[in-house]
Amino acid sequence: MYSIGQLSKQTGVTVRTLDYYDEINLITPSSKTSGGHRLYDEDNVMKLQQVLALKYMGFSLEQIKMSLRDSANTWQQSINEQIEMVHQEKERLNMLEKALQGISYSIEFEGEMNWSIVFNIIQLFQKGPEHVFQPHDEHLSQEDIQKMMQFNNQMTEEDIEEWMSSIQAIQANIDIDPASTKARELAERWMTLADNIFDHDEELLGNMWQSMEQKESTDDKGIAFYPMDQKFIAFIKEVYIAHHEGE
Amino acid sequence: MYSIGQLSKQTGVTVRTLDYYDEINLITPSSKTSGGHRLYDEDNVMKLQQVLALKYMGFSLEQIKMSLRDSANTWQQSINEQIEMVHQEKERLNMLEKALQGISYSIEFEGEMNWSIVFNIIQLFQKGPEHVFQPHDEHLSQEDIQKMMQFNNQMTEEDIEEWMSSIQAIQANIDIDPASTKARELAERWMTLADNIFDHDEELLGNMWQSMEQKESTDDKGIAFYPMDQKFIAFIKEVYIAHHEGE
DNA sequence: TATAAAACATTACGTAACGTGTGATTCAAG
DNA sequence: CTTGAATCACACGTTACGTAATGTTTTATA
Repeated sequence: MYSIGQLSKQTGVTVRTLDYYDEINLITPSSKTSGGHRLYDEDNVMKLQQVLALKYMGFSLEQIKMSLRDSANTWQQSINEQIEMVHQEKERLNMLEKALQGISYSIEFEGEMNWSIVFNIIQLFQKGPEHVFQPHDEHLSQEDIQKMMQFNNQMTEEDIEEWMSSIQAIQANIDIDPASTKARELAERWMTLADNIFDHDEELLGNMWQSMEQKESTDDKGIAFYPMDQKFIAFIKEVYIAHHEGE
Repeated sequence: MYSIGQLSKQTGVTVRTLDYYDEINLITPSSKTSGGHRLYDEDNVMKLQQVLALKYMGFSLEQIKMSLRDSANTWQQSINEQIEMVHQEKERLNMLEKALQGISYSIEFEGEMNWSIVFNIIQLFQKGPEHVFQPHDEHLSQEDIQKMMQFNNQMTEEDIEEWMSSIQAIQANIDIDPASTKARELAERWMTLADNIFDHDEELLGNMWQSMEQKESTDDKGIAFYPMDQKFIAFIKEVYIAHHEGE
């Protein structure tokens, strides 16, 4: 028989927690002293371990109480439901992490918090790209957007970093002569990356490019393809023209 | 100027939430009617959007309040800290998911919740294998355990399922003649899998096997290598001997 | 303009899982 | 039997609101 303090020391659980578990009838001490002090036996200790295990698994105390009361409880199902929940939460965190990464990069580029970009990134990861791109875009089919999503999800953090780095390099040199060698190198690096990211799907790339060109001229700020703005696209085009004509 | 209800409809935020944000001085309406009704202007709307964005990113309202008050706030750092937190939480969930998977499999095998196994699995994923294996094991070096951890982490869910399935098949036939063809097939499947999982590291496999043999004879229930118990190991050994002698 | 209906303000209690006290009581040791 | 430590019950605080309950203001209709 242990006092509440001894049990606390033995298991690392605070006295207050044990107090609380008694209060909600989760773990009630098997007996008490004449003065009202709680006494826990081995069964109580076992049950506490079980509670701690289930708590670690992510169950609420209410669920734990019911599960342990029901001897006919179907653990298999409960556990599998928990796995599903964990899976979903992991998905959410993956989205969130990507959104935060994007926001971090955007701050790096702009030097400050650009809220309209932040809103856009969050929308992108909250509702998926279809809501951001879809409205009235005749160049991108549902299928194209599906593909984009897939490729986008497959991008590793390194891919994103390289992609952003390439764009940043161009933004830093946006005013150099499009006919120069450096301009060609920058544009080529960007195009190669785009080609790799979209797995050499020329059709999809073509559709995206057309969509981008149009978006830039009509849309508010063309943020959907952040951080490539109108100037950026114009630059790429000029480089292409300059070096195409030069040959 | 919007009333609280109009703002609520426009943004999807409940009136009660706006009420609360006013209460904690997070978003205070720019003016009020003579009767005391709140009136929000465009700046308020903007700030609300910012609050919602930051909330999505996982900041507390208290943090948001301070960040938005401080004009000299360093967003870059805050965001990166948040990324780090998300990363850690993801790690935790990965561990948890694996533990839950293990527990789910264990229920499948045993037909019921075996608590000592559950405790063991949780310990394994909470503190890492070194705490479960290390105590007085002269067969496994620190290095071996490092390797085991690495291989263990590399296992996909499919790997685990196949591994478990192989073990289950043996458990179901634990009493058949070790010299039979079926016994050889079962043992061979298991050995091939083990070989693949540990990337043909014969030395590590040998050390593990020795450790297992000894553990089974001394330890409480040989749970560390669950779900392979003493009988299981004996079976594999007998099959090996039977077919080695037979050749 | 009178009145009904809708919107709004304010107050307050509830949530989950305890942390952090407080004063009163009980236990173990001398 | 007297300390001092352990333990008791009680109660408030935490987050970000949901959910009433009740009274007041605004708006729409007659």
